[in-house]
Amino acid sequence: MTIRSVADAAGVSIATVSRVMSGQSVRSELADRVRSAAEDLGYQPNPSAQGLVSGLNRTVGVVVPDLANPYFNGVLKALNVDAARAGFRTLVADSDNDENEELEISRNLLRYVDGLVLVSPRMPSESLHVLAKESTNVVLVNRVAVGLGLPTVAVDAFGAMLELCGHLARLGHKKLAYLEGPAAAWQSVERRRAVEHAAAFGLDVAFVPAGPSIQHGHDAVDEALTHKPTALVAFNDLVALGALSRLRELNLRVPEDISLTGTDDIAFARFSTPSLTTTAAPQRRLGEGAWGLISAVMAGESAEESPLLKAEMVVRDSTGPAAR
Amino acid sequence: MTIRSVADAAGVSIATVSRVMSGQSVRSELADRVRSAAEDLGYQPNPSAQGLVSGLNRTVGVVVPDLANPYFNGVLKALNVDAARAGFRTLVADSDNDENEELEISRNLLRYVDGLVLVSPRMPSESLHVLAKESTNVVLVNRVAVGLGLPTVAVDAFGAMLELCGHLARLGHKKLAYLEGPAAAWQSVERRRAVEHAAAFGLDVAFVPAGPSIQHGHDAVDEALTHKPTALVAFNDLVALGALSRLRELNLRVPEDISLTGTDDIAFARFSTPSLTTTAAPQRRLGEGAWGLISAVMAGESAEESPLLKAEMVVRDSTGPAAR
DNA sequence: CTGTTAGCGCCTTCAA
DNA sequence: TTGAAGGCGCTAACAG
Repeated sequence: MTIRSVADAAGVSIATVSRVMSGQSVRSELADRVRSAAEDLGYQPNPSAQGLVSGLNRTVGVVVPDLANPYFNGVLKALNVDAARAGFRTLVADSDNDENEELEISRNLLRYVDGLVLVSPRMPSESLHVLAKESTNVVLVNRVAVGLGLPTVAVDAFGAMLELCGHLARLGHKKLAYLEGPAAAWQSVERRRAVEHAAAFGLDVAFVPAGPSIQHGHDAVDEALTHKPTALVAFNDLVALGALSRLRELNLRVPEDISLTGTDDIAFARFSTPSLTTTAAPQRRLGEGAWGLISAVMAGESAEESPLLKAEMVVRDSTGPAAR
Repeated sequence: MTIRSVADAAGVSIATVSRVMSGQSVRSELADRVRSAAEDLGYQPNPSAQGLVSGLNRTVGVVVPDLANPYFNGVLKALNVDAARAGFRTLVADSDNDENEELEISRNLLRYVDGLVLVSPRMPSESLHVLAKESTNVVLVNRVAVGLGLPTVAVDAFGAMLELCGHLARLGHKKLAYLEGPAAAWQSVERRRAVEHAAAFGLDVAFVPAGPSIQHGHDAVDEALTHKPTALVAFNDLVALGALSRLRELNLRVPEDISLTGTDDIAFARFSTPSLTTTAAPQRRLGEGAWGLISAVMAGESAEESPLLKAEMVVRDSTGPAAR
């Protein structure tokens, strides 16, 4: 089913078929003949051929640390919608939280796509620099990297975490334990920084290494409790949910015995028991913003650095007055 | 960075470069020259050109109803691993639980890929038939469609649900409410059938329409409770988790006041409060099985229909003796 | 407005 | 074992 067969069936040249398919002006009578021939034969242009001659694949690559994290999923879905509207597909790669694989994955992806969106990349700046040199069509989501000139859309992770700490402070909490995320994640750094700043408001914080997943949250609780906190602040909702299950195993009531916060506001956060106090990162706007940036740079326009998106705090049932 | 530049740099013909890249026999001295030239220039073959000439893209398409469902994610990850090992990429499309979009999405995907894996497709059999005619390289996961000859790997949804019902019966439950999934899903049909069969063992079952997601589970509880069940049987873990949150809102204790089951054993099931009694669908084996089938048909071999995979029941804390 | 033609980068006969 | 040459399907000049 090639352009040749359609051309023959319609009695025109292949150039005319090509024009019809790409919506260029063709005498309507011919155009109709071509369209019906294409319809009959079920013709669809070969993307490889189109890609070869045009140098474009109408595809953007997306790298995420973990597809199973509903948060990344939300960003991805929003990005997908906008990309599809513009006739672009997305090729998604999951780095499995492996910061050492990210560069390799990204470079490989770059062979097949016209642009690359890195969501919460953990790779070192030097790696980002390598990518930036290999292609100008690279944008960042939730990673602010200075000096590389990469267009970026990100949420104000620092501000969100600070707000959460303020909320806890107002509830009378004085001693927190922070369940830290992966050290290589920008959001992790920002959130940690915010928690450190909270000390200025009289909060005493213990830092406990955890990680990005449910299991990590679950496993970090015991160490966190050795610091006798009245509230647990988790790197994200997944970690918080894992912590919640461990607290339950220990017969600790949330929030009566101990308060708990997450961040991201994934769907599960609203449905856990108790429901989770968290901050609602605007997944949709991140996804839309990412598409806006990548489509701009692919079009050769200069994408502006957008300001940080604000994450609204959502107070639910997992936080309460400090136990004494 | 074309094959031409490498050939010139190495002082050989492009045919030789091509042979080296594809591992054909070339005098080792030349091969070394080519490899180092390719290395220096950072040459990577253009996939569009390769695809055009070979007719293959080394890519398989995967259609899932909802990428945010951790269950599909698990299947996908396993499939990805095996595909990557064989040098294939996956192009994933999310049908957003829209059974009417699935055919269109699949046909479109088929343009770009060498094979198509449909995970839990909801589209009608006629649509599957259309796809089967357009390409022989289509396989099914968790959808048994008779008479189409499509290679299939699926979990024994019927048996798993029956086992769950037996578990509840042994706990003394007599009156269940089943929170149904999407009518178009094969697993939904199978599970419903199992629940109906459970009636033969003295279980009285009320069928309540729900859907596939957390929100659906949450919203279906009130109607389910009008039937005064002692146990809620959910279409899947997501629905069960949603139901759990609603039960909590109603101050009903699980399992003291009412028991609850899911299916799939997604990660959250272990970490909910209470942890969820469910059946562990072998995501990894489904994914690996799907790759086995699709790689076989792509190679022109005839893929055998594999027998149904068994899902092990996992009894946790959400089920207990029937309240009276 | 339409057809002819020259490649896009690569693989693969076919000769040497 | 190697090189020359044709062609995969399509788009984009360039003529007409």
